[in-house]
Amino acid sequence: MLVAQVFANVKIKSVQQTYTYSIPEHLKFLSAGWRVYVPFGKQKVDGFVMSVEEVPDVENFFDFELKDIIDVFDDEAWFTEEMIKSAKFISDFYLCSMSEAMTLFMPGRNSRKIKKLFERIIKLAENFSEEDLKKITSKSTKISILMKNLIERKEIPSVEVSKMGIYSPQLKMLEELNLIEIEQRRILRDSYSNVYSEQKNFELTAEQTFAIDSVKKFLQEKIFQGFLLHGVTGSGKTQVYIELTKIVRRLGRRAIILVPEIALTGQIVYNFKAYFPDIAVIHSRISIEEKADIFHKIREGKIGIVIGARSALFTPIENVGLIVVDEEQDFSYKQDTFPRYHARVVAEQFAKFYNAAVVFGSATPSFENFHRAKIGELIYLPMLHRVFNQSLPEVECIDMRGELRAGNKKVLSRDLQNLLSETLKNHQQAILLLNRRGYHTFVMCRSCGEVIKCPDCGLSMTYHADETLKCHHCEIEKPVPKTCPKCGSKYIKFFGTGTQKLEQQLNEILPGAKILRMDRDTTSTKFGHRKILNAFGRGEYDILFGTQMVAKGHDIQNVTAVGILSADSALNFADFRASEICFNLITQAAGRAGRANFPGKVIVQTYNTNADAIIFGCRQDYENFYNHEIKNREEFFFPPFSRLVKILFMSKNENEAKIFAEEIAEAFKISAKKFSPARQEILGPIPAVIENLKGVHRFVVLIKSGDLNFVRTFLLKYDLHKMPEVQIDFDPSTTN
DNA sequence: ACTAAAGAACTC
DNA sequence: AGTTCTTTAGTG
Repeated sequence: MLVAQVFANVKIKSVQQTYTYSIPEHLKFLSAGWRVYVPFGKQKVDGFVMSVEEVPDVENFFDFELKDIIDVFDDEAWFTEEMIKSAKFISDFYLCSMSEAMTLFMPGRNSRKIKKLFERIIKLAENFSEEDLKKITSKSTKISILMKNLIERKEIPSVEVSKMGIYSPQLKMLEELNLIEIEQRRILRDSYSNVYSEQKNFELTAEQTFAIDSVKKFLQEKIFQGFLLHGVTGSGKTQVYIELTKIVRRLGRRAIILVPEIALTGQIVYNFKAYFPDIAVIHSRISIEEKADIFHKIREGKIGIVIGARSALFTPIENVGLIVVDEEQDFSYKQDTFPRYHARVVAEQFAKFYNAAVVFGSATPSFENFHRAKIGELIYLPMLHRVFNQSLPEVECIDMRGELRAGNKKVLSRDLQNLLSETLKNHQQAILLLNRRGYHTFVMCRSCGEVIKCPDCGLSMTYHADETLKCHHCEIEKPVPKTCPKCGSKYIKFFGTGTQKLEQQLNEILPGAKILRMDRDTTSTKFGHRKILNAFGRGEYDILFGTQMVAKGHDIQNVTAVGILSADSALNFADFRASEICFNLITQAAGRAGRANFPGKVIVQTYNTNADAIIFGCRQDYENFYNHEIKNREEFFFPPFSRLVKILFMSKNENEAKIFAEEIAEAFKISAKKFSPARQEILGPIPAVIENLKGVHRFVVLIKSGDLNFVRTFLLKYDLHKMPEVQIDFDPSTTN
């Protein structure tokens, strides 16, 4: 008798083992990797076949009653061996169930049947009789036209044919006469099929050539190696990726190119299309149906390059020789819902499986990878000069306290106002970055100091120009209260400037300037982001302003001025990475200026002129910033000297969550002291930033570990990974 | 001794 | 998660 080991795809942390099902006669073809439909308790769920085996057909061979697999979802095994192996790694590393890990490799969360799209193609029959043709064309001019067309083009989509006024009955008749054949052909959707670009003529810089040659050796020998491509903005990293991809393709292998956010795929796809025809784009805004089509193409081996956000790692692609992680320092590579994987970690592991090269590219490398490059774990590829000998922009730091003293209460300093007028006068463009959307960033009662907070998560709410309060965390909307909910006073005041208020001020300061706002509120449509950047790129606007998305994913030649209005907002977060984030933001935004023939000018506004991140950021001096900041990391045993594991304990009962967290922390301390040769530290429990989410109390414990395997063993021993009230986060992007 | 409620175990 | 089996608490 044939039975299958199946993972039930249920979101239940405590169900982690496979279940045995009997395979009915009509599903005898099943093998590992198929998606199936199985009875599970009283419910019917989907599941993944892990293996198929023959067992003796005797009664009570199993000490439970077998159930039949009900049906299959696809017409082939969904998971390849590589996909299963990769999922196993994610499950082991992040302590999630196999079905959770495998779900990452599906176009949607459930294995529902996905509609395939077909078109009817009218084809000229091969050996039709001329006599019949004459007979029929003499009767109808419409058919005569169709047949003439067909003889010329061999095949025509039926949509076109119906436009000629010819429909099914006539077509059937023609088919019966053996003049035409009607074929159903699968349409493989591709939203990026209409992207065209051309190759540009230029010479590679010495730094680019060095980088390419260094990786080339490893590509040719097909051995795993990690690289850190440290390329300042404008140094031509993308061209390096393209050259490496060319090499990999020539070797008959494939490439995966990762970008941190969906919005950045456009630029890369555009650049790659000039060189490669067989590109697939994967990210979460691609429809499930299109994704299924893309997977189909990948399975057929028709795709050589997969480009996309982190989910582009989870396709059936085989024989990968190169994985590029562009802007590797970006925290968007960390998935913030379960399973909380880090695409940087997963990409590297996959590269190991494939014996591929993994190239981490960045202008401001993550401290983790820069450290690894220093100790030789990654090969360091510096590209510290811009192409065409462009100079880096000049950066000026403005003390906003001085502006206040001088009576300027505007968001824009006088110097920045002057720079903007100057830029506009020269018919050049400017970019302004203000890292807060909305109109006012918080609303407070003047009487008692109460700040209006989100009823669900307790974070302060933002006032928007449409006169509503919005929570930027859970997207809840509510009207502005007329009186303070705490003391009843009428003195409710608005504070802080967001992008909407900036818009108003820009209109006042620079009347007539064409300004364009870009933040989550203006880019919610599918290609909203691209549309805005394109319009700005075409010169239809003078100033582009908005949240950090204005600093990414474009290279607009006419931009000569950049203003960073909220340089220190990142510093206010109580996180060990605050300084690093602030530095990266300045460098990234500054890098948008002066990419063509004109030198750029950048103004950084701050209330913290003495902060290291601001000082080094304004000098655009990564190396020294790193050398300075790394001492703190070492002293406090933070990454790159440790790996972090954040554990969140939740309970409706405040004490319960806290006490359990305390018990676990205590047990960890004892266990680490006894059994771990590597350094292990544990902080907390402390209340989480969102202390209370919809009535559930939340406490956080942070482990700083010299050996993650020890932590994993500990967590497994206490079954913490199976508890629904506990969330474990490896390599978290924030510590609270 | 019985029943209802709470907790633990199980899902092939 | 949803259901069922097991243990415990409550009652007269």
